[in-house]
Order: sequence, then structure tokens, then C-alpha cells
Amino acid sequence: MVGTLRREDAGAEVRLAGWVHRRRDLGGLVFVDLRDRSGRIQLSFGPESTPPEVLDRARRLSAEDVVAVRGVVRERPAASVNPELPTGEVEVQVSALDVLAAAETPPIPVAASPGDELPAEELRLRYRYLDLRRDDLQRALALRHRALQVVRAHLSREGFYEIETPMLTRRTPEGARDYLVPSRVHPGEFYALPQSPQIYKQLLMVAGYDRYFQIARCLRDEDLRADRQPEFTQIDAEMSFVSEEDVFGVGERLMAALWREVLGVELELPFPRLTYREAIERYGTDKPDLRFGMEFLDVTDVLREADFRIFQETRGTGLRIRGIRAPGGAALSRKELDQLTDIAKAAGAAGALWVRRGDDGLAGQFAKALDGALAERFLARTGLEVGDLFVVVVGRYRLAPVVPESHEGTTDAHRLGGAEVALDALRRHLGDRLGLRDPSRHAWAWVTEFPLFEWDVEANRLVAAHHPFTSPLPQDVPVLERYTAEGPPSPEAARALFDEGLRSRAYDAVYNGNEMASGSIRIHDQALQRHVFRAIGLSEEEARAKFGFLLEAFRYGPPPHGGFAFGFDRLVMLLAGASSLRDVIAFPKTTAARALFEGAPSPVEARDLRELHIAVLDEKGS
RNA sequence: GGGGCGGUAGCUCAGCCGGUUAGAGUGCCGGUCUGUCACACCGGAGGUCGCGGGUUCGAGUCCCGUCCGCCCCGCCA
Repeated sequence: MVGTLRREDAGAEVRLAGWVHRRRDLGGLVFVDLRDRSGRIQLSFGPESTPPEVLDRARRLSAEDVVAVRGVVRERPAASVNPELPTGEVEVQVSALDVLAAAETPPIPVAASPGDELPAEELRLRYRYLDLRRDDLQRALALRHRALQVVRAHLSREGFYEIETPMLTRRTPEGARDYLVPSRVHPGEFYALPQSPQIYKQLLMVAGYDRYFQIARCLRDEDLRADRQPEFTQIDAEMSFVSEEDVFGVGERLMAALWREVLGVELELPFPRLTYREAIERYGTDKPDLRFGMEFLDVTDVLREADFRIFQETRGTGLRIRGIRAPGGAALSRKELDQLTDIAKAAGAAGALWVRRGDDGLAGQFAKALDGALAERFLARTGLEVGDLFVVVVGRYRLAPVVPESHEGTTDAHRLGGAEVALDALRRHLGDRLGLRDPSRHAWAWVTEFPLFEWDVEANRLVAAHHPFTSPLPQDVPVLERYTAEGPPSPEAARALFDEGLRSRAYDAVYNGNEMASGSIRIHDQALQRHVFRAIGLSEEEARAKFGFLLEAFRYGPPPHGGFAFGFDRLVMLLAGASSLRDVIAFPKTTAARALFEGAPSPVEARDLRELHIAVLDEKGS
């Protein structure tokens, strides 16, 4: 391994092989940087150690040739040491050189110079095997390997079995679009590739494998993003006879092992827990970045008194005035302050309003509307200090308390918000701008008690927020039972049930504002499961048709169980400090789900289609 | 499905209000060079301006369509 040579190796006769990284031809002397997975070493070719014909061949080497050399490790002259390189104190004086494979000039450079822009992503994917030779991708995949080993070792140590589940499986009725695989032997029938091993892991619990995990490939046919690939990897785990706290313990010890082994960082355990309601009310999102404060503050009652039309118009409505205090934000330029409105508008709010506290008091958009006493109350409420900025967004907030004097005909306002999205965007923007999102901090948390149901506006019905096997919170079960005692509720009753805001035993793990994992305690009680199916409008027959095999299994002694799935690619991306999933996956797809190297997907011969009983509609022609 | 940005030499990019011979850096090729490490210096080759159509005396530049890549919204139980 070329990258491991050190001063202690001086004098050793070595045989090395690798790729020509760079060549520096000084005439009588030739230097070649030899590269393999372990790093680089300088080869020197000079008259005192190198036969003339070898020197001549070295002079004709070009980038990415594969060579084998024999030579002696020497300490470099003191003036020629390269402190940038781990092997910089030594070099190999070459006596013999074999060109194992010559390389054409690569279409994208492997040996990038400092300050060089990376080649276009299209080319990097087209010539992936060259891109993968680059340092940062080598590092990322090495890190990925280490992370995989840590996960396997840690979960094994905690008593988990690694069990593989099928890739050719049954279509799932809800959720993302499935990738389908036609069956040759069963005309007109299809397998689906798994979106996750969800049902299998529950079956494994029924089967008594009470601690299961898998590094699972999951496939979803949905449109992509920088942090979303059509095939991705999850750390999937499930365990029996557990409550939330047991699951959290496993998850956070696993993350602690990863951060320790990969980054050398000791995470603080246990992770803080906060409920979904708390997260939404304090940060406006279910994945808050907890590296900094700037929590939402409800100032509706104070600012309503101000002589300011926008504030006064909230009287008698469900509209709230909420804001965040940005410490030191008063230093922002006028241009940056104007930008805040754009950010709020882009996030769907009407705008943002701000005041700042300078040495001579409040200034800003609604400062004049705050007279002496009101200003006192405002300052007392917000804790605004000299140098601080306070930004408010007026609008409907998710989970805001119902206002008795509200004249609105619907209760939408308190469940379906919108303004919190804008204020969250402002919080994150200001957090960035004020340097509060410290990359060296590691703020994990469990967000618990996610809503059990969501409301599908188009279909006018309830849908399971996580998945239909997610257990409701015990305190909320009586409410559920009340609505579903007689069978599926009417659309009106379903809507009323949604407004009850039932909570579930579903949870997420959140890290620095990223959703890293989700999971839940599942339903193992058949009667309770029936109530949930009824609530989302599934009759017994439909439920059996869709989830029959799982329900059948649950007739034969299902243990209480629950688990989690961490997004492994995303974990590696953050551990590696990469900004795209594509940089931590060896062979990723483009945003149009194409594989540029091998050229997938591709058309297939009519004969092959016939064998699969498939006819392709010509949608592009005509 | 929708919106935004981009596609010019092998690579990264510049190219003004449409104007006559499309440039730079780097890489590549040739040469000089015994301590370089982004070697240096000298010289040279290298272009389907993504593709198709249109406007125009004239299109890399303007218009329409289309393909590809990236980012975002929808979507992702």
C-alpha cells in the first residue's frame, strides 16, 4: 500500500503498484506521484538509481497509467520534504518500471488541482469509475464502509439478528409509487420492489425473532431531490416487548457508536425528547434544528394592542402574531432585512415584519406603533436586548389554540397552519446568517407523538400519517373507539375525528434539523387495528385484501413490537460532510432516475416484452 | 406534473445591444530543463457553440420545440 510508507521504511526495497497520479519531468530527473486506495507516494527516477531505458519510459508515462515499480524507499533531502503529504518525508527511488496498462487521456481529470471546479455532474456520472478515483469520493466510500461495519457490529452486540427480506414482493396499497417487476410465469401479474421491509419485519416479530435488523435497500418510484434517490439504504430494525424508551435507547446508542467510531465525537445521551406538538409550537417544524434557540414567541395579545392595521386585523380571528428574537440581528443591513420578507413570501406567508433595538430604542416597521407602555410590555415579553432583531409573521399557525371569539366556520385554522413554515424558514435563515448553525455541534432529538391521521383534502378522507399499523397513543384510544364503534365513520365524522388531533406512538430522530429516522410502536391488538382501518375508511374485506397476510399472522400471537428505520445514505452524507447523496453512493441515479454509466433504464426487445406479456403504449409517437 | 438555472475546445469557463477570424486557464502534443510536488519556460494542435426548426443580409447571441444535467414545488404512508 503506497500511502503507508514513512521515514521508518527508509532503506527498504519495495514493489509497488498503482495509478500514475501526476508526473513532473525535470529533464534529468522525473517525479511521478503513484496513487492507490491508501494514498500517494512520490516515485523518483534519476540517473544514480534508474537505468536509462527506465528513465525514458518514466518520461513517457501519462495520467492514470497503471504501473508496477521496484525500488528503494529513501528519505528525501531536507529541502524537498513535502509536509502536505503523509508520505512526504520519503520517496521511492525506482530501478524497474512495468506499465501494466496504459490509459488514454481521461475525459475528466482525476488529479484535480486546488481551486479547480469539479467537472459537470453529468460527466462525473457518465465516467463514474474515474470520478470514484478522486480523493473525496474515496474518502466518502471508505467512511461508508466503516459506518456499515459499526452498525453491524453494534446491533449484533445488542442482540439483533441480521435477516434479509425479499426484493420481489407484493405491491403495497398506500404510500409511494412502487417499482413493478412483471412475472413471466404468471401473465399479467407483477411483483413490486420493496419500499421498505415494513411488513416483513413485523412478520419476523410474530415469528419470534424479537430483535431484527437489516441494512435494507428500499425502492420508491418518486421524483428525486439532492437528498433523495430512487433506491436507497435504510438501517431497519424492529424489536418485541418494547416501549418507545427501549427503541430510543437502541437508536441513540447506535448513533453514538457511529459518531464515536467514524468522527471521534462523543454524543450526549440520552437524546432530548420533545413531542410533535412542542416541536411545531416552538420551532414550527417537526424536524427542528436544536443547535440554537430562537424559539417561536406568541406575541398576539401584545401586538394586537398596537396601532398597526395588520396586527389589529387579527382580532376575532384565528390569526396569530408570532415571532423570533434574533440575537445580534440588529446589525443586518437594510437589504438583508428586506430579504426577510422575500423568504417569508417564498414560504407562503404574506410577509414578515421586523423591529430592531438599537442604543436609542426600537426602530423598524412597526416600532412607531409601540408607544411607551406597549413597548415596555413588548420588551418584557420578547426579552429583546440592544442589538437584537425581532421578526414576526402574521398568519394561521398549525396547532394554535382555538380562539373562542373566532367567527370562522371551520376548525381548520387550528390544525392546518401555514405561517409556521415561513417563521421556520426565517429562523433557519437567521440562524445561518448569525452563525448559529455550528457544524461542530451535534443536536439530536427524538420527536414523539406524531399525529395518527392526516386529512386528504382531495379525497376528503382520513389517511394514516405514518402507516396503518402505527399504534395510537393509549390516552387517545377511547376517542378513536368512539368514532369507529359501529364501522367506518361518515366523511363528516371522519373530519371531526381528524379535528380531535389524535396522537400516535410514531416518532422521528432529528439531527441538526434533518430527519434521520422514523419509526413507531405498532398495533398488535386485532381489535384496535380494526378501529384504525375503519377510521381510514377500510372495510374488513378491503383490509383483508390489502394486508391479509399480515392480519392473518396477527391472529396467532403477535408480540407487542416497534422499531425504527434510519436513512443510512443521509447519515453517511452528514458524517462525510457531503451536500448530495450522490457523493456517498457508488453508482447513483440522476434527478431523472437515470443511470448514466450503464444507461438504465433502456428499451427492451419486443420478443422479451412478449415473454413478459407486456405491450408498451407508444405515448411519444403520433 | 409545474417553476428556475445551465449545456461554447478533453475539462472549467468568458463571449456586451445579433456583425465579419469564437477566446482564456488547464489538459493534450513537441521542445528545453537534476529536487520537483498545481514544476517552470518556449512552441503547437484542438470547436457539430446539446439537437431540430424559425426570424434576419447575417444567429454562439433573438424566438419556438426538443434532449440532457442540476436546484426547488408537487410527490415521497
